[in-house]
Amino acid sequence: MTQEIRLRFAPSPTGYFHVGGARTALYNWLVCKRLGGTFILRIDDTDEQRNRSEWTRGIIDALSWLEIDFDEGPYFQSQHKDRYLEVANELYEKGLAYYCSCTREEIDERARLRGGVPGYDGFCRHRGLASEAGYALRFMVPPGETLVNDVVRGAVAFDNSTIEDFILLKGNGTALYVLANFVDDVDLRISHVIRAEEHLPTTPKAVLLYEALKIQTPVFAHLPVLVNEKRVKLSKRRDRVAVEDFRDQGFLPEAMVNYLALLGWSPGDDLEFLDRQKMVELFDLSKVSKSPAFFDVVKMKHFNKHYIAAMDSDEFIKRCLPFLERNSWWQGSELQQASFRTIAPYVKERVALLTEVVEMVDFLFLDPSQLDVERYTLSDADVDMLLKFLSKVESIENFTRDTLEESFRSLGEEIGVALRKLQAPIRLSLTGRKIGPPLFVAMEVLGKERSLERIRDAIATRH
RNA sequence: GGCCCCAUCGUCUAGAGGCCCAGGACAUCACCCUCUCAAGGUGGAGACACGGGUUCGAAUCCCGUUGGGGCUGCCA
Repeated sequence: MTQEIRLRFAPSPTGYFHVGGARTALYNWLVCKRLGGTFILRIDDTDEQRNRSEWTRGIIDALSWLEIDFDEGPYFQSQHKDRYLEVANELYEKGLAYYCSCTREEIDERARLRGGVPGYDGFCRHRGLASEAGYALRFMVPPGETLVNDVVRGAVAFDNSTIEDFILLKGNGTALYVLANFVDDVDLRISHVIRAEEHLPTTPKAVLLYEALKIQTPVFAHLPVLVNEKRVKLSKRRDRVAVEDFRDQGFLPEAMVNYLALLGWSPGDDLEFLDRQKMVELFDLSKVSKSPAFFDVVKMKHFNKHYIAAMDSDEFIKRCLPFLERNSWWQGSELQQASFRTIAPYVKERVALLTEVVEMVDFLFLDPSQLDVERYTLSDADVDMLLKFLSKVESIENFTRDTLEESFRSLGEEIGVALRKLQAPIRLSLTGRKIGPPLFVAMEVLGKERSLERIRDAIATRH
């Protein structure tokens, strides 16, 4: 019988969804698609104190935005409590687990007396305690060695004497993570467990459970953690790495997915830009890197810029709308949309983030008085040039980018000034900014009347 | 402290004993192109942590050291 391929992404909703989780989800998804398996979302919400439903919502939204779709779920661990109890009881009945009455304080105190080595000492192992309120159920770790076969790290051996008799059931009768995870992975027939490296130390505990109940272990793979600039594991509290924030900043999901795929994995052949299909085709868990990777927003921005520039204009316009709509000056009228449509192709290749679009086009929609004019003083020469430009352009019937450029070039020749020098004061008068889309396109979209008026205003109000 | 993992340019990585006095990408610097910006082009600087082995030959294998990281919770 061939083994069914079933993978799960099992986040715990204890905070906003961050890029590390997204990377783990993506790798699971890629392996799953590559192997033609079933992808499952499971919400590991056994810790009721710290879980909040809005976090679950956030995880699902972010996954959907990244187009990491699942075939089954979401399942919730909080709904499987009975099963955990059932398995815990089975372990107890078989003599593989025992009840323990020790408090944290007692354990620490004994550890201190022993010489400071922390951890549980097996105090209740042979006391034959029965189930009672407040008593925890502990797994009786057998002597020997436990091997974790990890696809990215190879065989990792743990001496069982270094694994304490871990808790299965808390004193309040609910399951702890190791048990809950094990039971669900078995019940959901999970074939591959792919998660971050921080889970590696608890994996032998899971393996012990599989062995105790004589169940075939899944394939394990532990991904290197994502770190910040200090090379410390990304933290929800310290680091601003919420997937949602990146979306709000104008990152494209395809750029983010592409970047994330390459954080810890390389397809070789100097390949960098990969679409989904290519990723699925080339992804190979055994080629995943073993060392921590720095999450570099600067590089992700580069990917984003590439994807924005490569998009066709209609798609670009569509994706910009939510960002334009954040501004009070955007009403989405026919005229506004037409203006934006004309300038969009030029904006598209100039921004790294969708949020940057706003400052590139706002001059088209803002009243001149609202333009946030950057500090710049027009010199006498500037004014002189502006006047000459005005007189040249006033007579233009056909006010287009081509005729404007022609006038501009001939003016440059006449007064012997480089075009780069000439454009600066004009741009500033029209847009209030020193940089922006090509000047003549901007003027064409702005129209003759508004363009000339803004230049005249600039001259009149110079200081 | 204990257990475990890791170690190539600032960053992400290619490299599975000779193809490597180490390749690509981001960032950075210079120049070219150019109506600004961006893009593009050309070029520069920039790494195999260290020490021992193994081998005719090591970034690649082994051991050690150092450094970094993860875990060490009745969190996940």
